[in-house]
Amino acid sequence: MTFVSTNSGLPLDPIAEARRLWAEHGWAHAADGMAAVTSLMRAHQIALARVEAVLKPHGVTFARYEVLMLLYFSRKSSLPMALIGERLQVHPTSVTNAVDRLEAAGLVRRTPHPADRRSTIVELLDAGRELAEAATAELNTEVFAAPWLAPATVGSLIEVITELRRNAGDF
Amino acid sequence: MTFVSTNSGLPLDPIAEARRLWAEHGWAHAADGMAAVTSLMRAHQIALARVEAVLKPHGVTFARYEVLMLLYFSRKSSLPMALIGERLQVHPTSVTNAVDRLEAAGLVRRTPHPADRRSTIVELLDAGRELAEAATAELNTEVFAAPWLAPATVGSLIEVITELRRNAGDF
DNA sequence: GCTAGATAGTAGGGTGTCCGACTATATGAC
DNA sequence: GTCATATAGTCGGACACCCTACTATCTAGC
Repeated sequence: MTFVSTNSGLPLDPIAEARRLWAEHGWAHAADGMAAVTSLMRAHQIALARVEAVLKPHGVTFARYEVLMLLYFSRKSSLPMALIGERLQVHPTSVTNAVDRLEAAGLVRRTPHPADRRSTIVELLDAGRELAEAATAELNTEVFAAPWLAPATVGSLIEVITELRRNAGDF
Repeated sequence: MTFVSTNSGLPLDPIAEARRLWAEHGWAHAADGMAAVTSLMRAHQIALARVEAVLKPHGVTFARYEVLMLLYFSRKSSLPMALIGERLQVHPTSVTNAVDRLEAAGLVRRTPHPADRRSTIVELLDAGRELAEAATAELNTEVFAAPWLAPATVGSLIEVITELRRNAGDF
């Protein structure tokens, strides 16, 4: 919802403009909500692009990096597919997709579950562990250590979204 | 980056857990940044799912709805493809894709630009205008008027992300 | 004028997400 | 014990996004 209607050459904030138009059309009660949702969409786009740019040379995407880190932090460097999907809050098919590619790249390995033959265990391989560490080091210095916000503001963002997630029934 | 390592049955916040693990691994300086980025990813996922659910019965996705609203607010209910991509901050091919589907659904129409033969004007049709109004009405009441946050918090979220976007060179 | 470079739009390819459907396996009710 | 139900994972399809490459057209410098 980022649109501007003026023709001035000034660099307006498209979201603030959309918010103004919303109010003008009699939707003032929903203008802030629209602006908040649109802001989230754009912030996500910005953050993801930044992260993906750092990960690209390592040969993984953010989705696959998340799987690697989940395994990296797990006790035995291995987890069932279902648990991965649950933790990362994505659809089972998304896990299948990510693990397919990680396995093809030699970063993880599928293993049958010893007790439950329906289940598949994903195991982090050495190459995957090394990639996870290298990618994290670069991600930390290039993105996470210096977001686009002052330290206090970062905390504020985390707090607000934590409230949002809680109210949405996320945890 | 939403992963939990404990085995307690308590419903922990996965992002808070990831943040703790980050700090434990000597990455304390980047823990907040990681949590902020991960929070944005998840908030985006939640908000988008909510919006798409409302739009689905109207037969459009959020991406196409944004195009419709952009045209809806434009002076002559029509804009060049390039301008749409610029305002919505998406790649030109994404605009082609969205307009293809909107045109197939009879909601917009492509028209040659009178002066610049490279350019294509997208024009909002009556059906598109009606759909935009109906979808917006429902979106306003179902999502935007009642986000998952208290009114003051919504304002706070918008402010923080505005700062983020400005620092990222977004406007 | 005419050519080199910029701009508009599209096609093809890759990736991620979801949904619905399907197979295989496990579990619980009777 | 046996059968209905639930769960784990995968496949195919739809949609969004981006990138690279390509054509068509415009614009500016000489």
